[in-house]
Amino acid sequence: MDIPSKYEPGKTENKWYSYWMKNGFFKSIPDEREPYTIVIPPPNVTGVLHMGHMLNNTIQDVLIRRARMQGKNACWVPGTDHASIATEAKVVAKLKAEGIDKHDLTREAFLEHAWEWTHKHGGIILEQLKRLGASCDWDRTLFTMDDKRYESVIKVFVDLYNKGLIYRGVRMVNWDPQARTAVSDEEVIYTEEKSKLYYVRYKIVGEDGYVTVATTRPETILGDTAVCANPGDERYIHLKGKKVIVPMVNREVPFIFDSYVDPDFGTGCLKITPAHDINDYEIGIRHKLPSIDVFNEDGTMSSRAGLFIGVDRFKAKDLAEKELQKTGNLVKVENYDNKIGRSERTNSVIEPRLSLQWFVKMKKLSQPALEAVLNGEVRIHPSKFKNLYRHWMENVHDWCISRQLWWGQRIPAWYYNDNEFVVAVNVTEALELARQKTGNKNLSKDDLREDDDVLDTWFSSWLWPITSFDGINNPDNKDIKYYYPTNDLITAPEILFFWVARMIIAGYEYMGQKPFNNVYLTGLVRDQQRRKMSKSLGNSPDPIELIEKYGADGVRVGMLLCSPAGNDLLYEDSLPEQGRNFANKIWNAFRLVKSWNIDDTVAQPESSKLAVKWMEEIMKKSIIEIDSAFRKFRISEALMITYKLFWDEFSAWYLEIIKPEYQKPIDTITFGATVAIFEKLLKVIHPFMPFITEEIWQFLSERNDGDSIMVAGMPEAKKFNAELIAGFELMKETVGAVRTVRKNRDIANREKIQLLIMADKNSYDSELLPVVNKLCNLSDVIFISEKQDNVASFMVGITEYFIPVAGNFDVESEIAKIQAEMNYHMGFLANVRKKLDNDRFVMNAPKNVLELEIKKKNDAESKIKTLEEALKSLSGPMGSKK
RNA sequence: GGGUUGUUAGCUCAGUUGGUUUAGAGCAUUACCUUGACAGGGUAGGGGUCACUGGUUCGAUUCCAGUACAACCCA
Repeated sequence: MDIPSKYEPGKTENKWYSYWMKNGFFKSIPDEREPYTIVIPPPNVTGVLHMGHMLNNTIQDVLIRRARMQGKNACWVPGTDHASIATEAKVVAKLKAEGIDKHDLTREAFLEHAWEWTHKHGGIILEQLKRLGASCDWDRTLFTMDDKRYESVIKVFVDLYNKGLIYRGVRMVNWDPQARTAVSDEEVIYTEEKSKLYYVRYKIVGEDGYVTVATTRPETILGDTAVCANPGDERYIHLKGKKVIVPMVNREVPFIFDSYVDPDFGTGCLKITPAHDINDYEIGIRHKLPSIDVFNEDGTMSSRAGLFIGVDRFKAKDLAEKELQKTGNLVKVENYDNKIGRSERTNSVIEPRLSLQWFVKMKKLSQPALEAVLNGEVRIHPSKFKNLYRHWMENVHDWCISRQLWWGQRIPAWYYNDNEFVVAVNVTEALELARQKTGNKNLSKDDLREDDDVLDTWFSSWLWPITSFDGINNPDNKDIKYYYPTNDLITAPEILFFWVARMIIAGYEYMGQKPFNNVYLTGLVRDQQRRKMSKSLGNSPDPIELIEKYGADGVRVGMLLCSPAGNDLLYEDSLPEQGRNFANKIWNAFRLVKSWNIDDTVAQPESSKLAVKWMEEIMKKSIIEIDSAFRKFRISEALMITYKLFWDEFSAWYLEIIKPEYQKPIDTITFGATVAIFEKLLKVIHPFMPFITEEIWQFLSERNDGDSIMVAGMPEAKKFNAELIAGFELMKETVGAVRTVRKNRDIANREKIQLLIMADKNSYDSELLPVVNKLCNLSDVIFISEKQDNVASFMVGITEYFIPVAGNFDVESEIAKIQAEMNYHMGFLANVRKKLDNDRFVMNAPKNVLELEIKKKNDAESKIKTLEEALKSLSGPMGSKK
């Protein structure tokens, strides 16, 4: 045999992936079969594969391959999203490196650069998924910004607007002055940074005194419209109704009271700048204060500041400090650590800013989506996330959907003057509407100004299960009717709200039903220090290198084995290594089977016959367990059952039993049965390890071109014979005990030994003795009724076994062994007796529990009795004879 | 600060409505094995007061309360 002893994944993976593609096995078109559909969580179009994608897509591929083998019409739709902020930031950075400032370009020119970038980098990630073995229907590949998806998003915006569910409003947003855009809360990273706390005095109007205020941002003093203290703070109570003068700008503002102020912080006195702090903003609303925005959108001081106009905000802080010092209003400066928010994309300090944004009203819209999860119509796995979902949905905020960017779907609003606008799918319809609204028939396209902002990327992806089948533009098409609702969604818990919840909302709003039946939330991939894997930390391995090192199958197994649903996965190299080792185990089982010569004149040994029968039963049992694990989305458990079925039951037990003696042939019946069993096992393993199973399946039997394990039927669950399996377990125990005796007594495996069974031959179940015989290399089996001399003993169940060990007998160790075993049973018995001696237990416990306890007691007592006798005989005259 | 979820072997996790032979798995670990599929392997072991303190119960890893610690979400 010239099959290498180590499996080499590099030699098979590309070959089989091309074969599958060539034969169109990934393709799906609607037919009469039951559909099984997954839409991919679209990765960032210009991103590269990271460990999170590996885990996530492995799970999707496992589910889709399994469904396909179960005879369903499996459709996995791939695609990418345009990731407006991330992509725009990358394009801006690239242009900057070339000496081009985004703001010097027209919108059209910038978008050309963005598309160029997208075409150059887009799709790399999808190519990488192929290396993993992903069986997506590539002909369906989508992009959230392609024509159909763009059109759908615009239509939905217009529709929601017309339903009164979209409005424009003033909000405090996280402003990134470098990117000149609002960013969402989740794109702001807060870290502890060193800063300073400035104590500034404000003159009290009509008095000689001052009040002192502590602030970290003296440059925003220019926008102050009040000074505030806690209403219960007696130090300031006398200032009720007074006014104070804002330093530098000498503006008179009221002194107000609000319970928001913490009397213990700083001086207990707070300056209020409604335009630049969320809390101040809310206080401003409560006290009807004006708000003065002192910054421009690039972070420089605006003309409204009155001072330092055009100066950058950080420079302005220094200038303000000097100015305050000069005028004697700076009391002191302290070092101070506080949390500073920085933009995830540009790392510049986030500026809270009032701004006009577009919002979706969420309360009513989200109602059906909340109910769907609560009543189990949409199931979340693991269910612990259900509470979290409910909590979020019950406190849902309106969704800010506008972004001050160019890369994305442009908001379809046209202004015919500063604040009045119409919303329509295109400019022609907008013009029509504007003419109606104004009554001005002479209005032309040139009089309309299109909104500059684009929509949040999630506003495209929340429609993903619908737009994947073009269900917005073309609601009655064959695909959407067949594939929607999809079956399962696999994603990370961190986007449960931003994406999953919103998809459910959109599903009910636009399709009148849920987008998927199940949501499976994977864990986060972390390193051994529990840090999230990230590019900036450099703690993430390169997935493609891993595939090259361990094989795609090995990496897939590695990712799955240690990722129970919702739990984080602590990555280390030993995981794919374990997967690779498993592949090697399968490979070598194949080598063994392939190496046998078949001889039809050889009769099937009794032990092989028993092994085949047992293997078939244990497979049925495992398949039932695997099915059940999949139903509960316990995918790592399903894999573990499969792993043990192959490694322990098939390799360690079955193959060892049927293995012919060295260089002897195997009988036809056993060989045929073994190939059938092997093929069945390969099918069960295939969804987890597509490549190696295909490779072996192709060579195990004669195949035709176009045959493939990936479209072969998955073995179905059938009732199994539990008694037979239990009998085998007892047999395994016996074999194990014999092996222990061999090891302890230093008896070589080649040396044949006798097995003595203390039992009546007629009542002893000897069906499996041929198997024991084969595995233990016995010379003969003898039933006895009396204990023998110079024997090692062990018990299986309540039967006692002996092995003559003349010459190797060691009384002391035998005594110690029996003594240890006795201690265990005594302890156990004491426990059981405690229960049975308790009258209330006997009176209250259910009958079956009571019976079980009595049986435990009897078994333990009889074992102890046997052990006592053994001990007696050893320490008596016979034992000392040695 | 508010909320959610955890805490079981060295590590990662199971433990199915409280009783199933005084707690299971994988990995790691120990001893032995240069065997004829596989050392990326085989055989046999060791390892846990189920975070802590109370309570309910005949009986608690399992139910309840509190404490400690951790993670995540929201502000």
